Amino acid sequence: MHDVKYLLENYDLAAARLESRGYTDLGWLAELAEKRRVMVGQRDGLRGDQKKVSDSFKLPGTTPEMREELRERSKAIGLQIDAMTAELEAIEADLENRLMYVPNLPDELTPVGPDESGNVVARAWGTPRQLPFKALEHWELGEKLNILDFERARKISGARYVIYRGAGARLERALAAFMLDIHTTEHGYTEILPPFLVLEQCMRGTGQLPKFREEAYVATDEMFLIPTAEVPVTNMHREEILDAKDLPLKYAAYSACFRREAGSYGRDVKGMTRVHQFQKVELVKFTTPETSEEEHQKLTADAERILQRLELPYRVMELCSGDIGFSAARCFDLEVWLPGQQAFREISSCSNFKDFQARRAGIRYRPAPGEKPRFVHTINGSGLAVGRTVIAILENYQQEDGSIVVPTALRPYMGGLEVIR
RNA sequence: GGAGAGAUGGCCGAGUGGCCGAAGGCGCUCGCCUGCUAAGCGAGUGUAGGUCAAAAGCCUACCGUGGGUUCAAAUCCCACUCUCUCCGCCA
Repeated sequence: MHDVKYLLENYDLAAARLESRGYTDLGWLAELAEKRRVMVGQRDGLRGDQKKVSDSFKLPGTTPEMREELRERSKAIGLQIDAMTAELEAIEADLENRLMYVPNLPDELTPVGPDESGNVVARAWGTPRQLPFKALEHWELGEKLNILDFERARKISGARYVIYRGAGARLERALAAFMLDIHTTEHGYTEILPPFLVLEQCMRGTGQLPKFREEAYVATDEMFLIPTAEVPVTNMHREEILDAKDLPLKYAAYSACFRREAGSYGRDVKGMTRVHQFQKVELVKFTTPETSEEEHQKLTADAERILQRLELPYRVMELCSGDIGFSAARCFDLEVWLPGQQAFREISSCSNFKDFQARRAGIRYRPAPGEKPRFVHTINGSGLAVGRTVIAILENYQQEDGSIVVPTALRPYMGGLEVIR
């Protein structure tokens, strides 16, 4: 959510930034905000009047007749206040509602571009493997080895699910443990295992709602299945005032993620590139505004380290204004090389939300004792999406006979297994 | 699921209709004192909105949430949520 004052005081700049990401309609803001401002003043004035009348009851020498008159006057004022409050509440609800649909301002560092085509390669690591035989795609490998079962997953849950079996399940578990171990012991993150069902206000806090309701699974009791651990972990500190000396807070959370993938019919239908449930290790940081840029870079590097340890070639894409997510101000995608698909595919998305989520979720910090609280900056990124890492390993480490060499770094987590066959 | 107790500021805790944005304590900040440390003394210390060029000041709201009663609600009434204790059930 935005600071209305900031938007109004920097209107031209803000409108231009929003336009660079496709949001062109901000005309309603000034009028609504002004209407609200005037009405708040009037309402508060009336309340003040009513308080003065009430105070008169206590004055010595107030006769019963005078009391009766005071009562009448106070009631009359009360009626005016009620009418005004109803109108004001409608205006505030309207303002709030519209504001919730305004995406974040792209950062000044974010390249301007219309869509995906405007993204720029920030850097690359490793050499995309070209195998000396016909490389298979992950679903072919998975089914051949009987470690991924799409057929039975369809039977029990429908399209876009997967069952991991045997060494496949072990590989997924090993990767999650491997990632968490590196982030907690080498990168200084605190491990979190959050609830996978959250209240609606959490989804609003991180920006999934109200705009992207059709993307979310809703359980009974108005609970939402989390689309990413970003939601519960960011909201852990909702409505809190953090201590400056505790910042940056760094969390690494493993969770299942649930996505309806509405509107992606026909895309990535084969295999498990795009499924309704996948597992992910998510990195989340709470920082001061001064350090968020640096912490964002570091978080991205922390995610990259996993790919490097697994010796998986990748490139880092800096997303342009037309392609960054609703809540993000700046975003780097990590794209891993897949020899089977002969393409780079997203395996992590690392975003700096600045104070956009913090404002929605009420997450602040006190810079120093006695000073006013300020909104923190939130940053998060996948470190990494586990399922897609399985895909990358299958495709990159496949051998001509269809077996899979286990990356060296992962072998301790696989009970010493060197080859999946 | 049943019975009972509770929810007040960064924390603890008082407050049963107006004198309460809220006693007292802790913590924190500044100052004094003390040749170190500790103790002691004094002052200050919630959030948001509005007003103002800005600050000071002033106004308004906020005592779990939402309604209600009343001229007036932290305080009375109703509903809900959450927490704690005991019982039941359960991984």
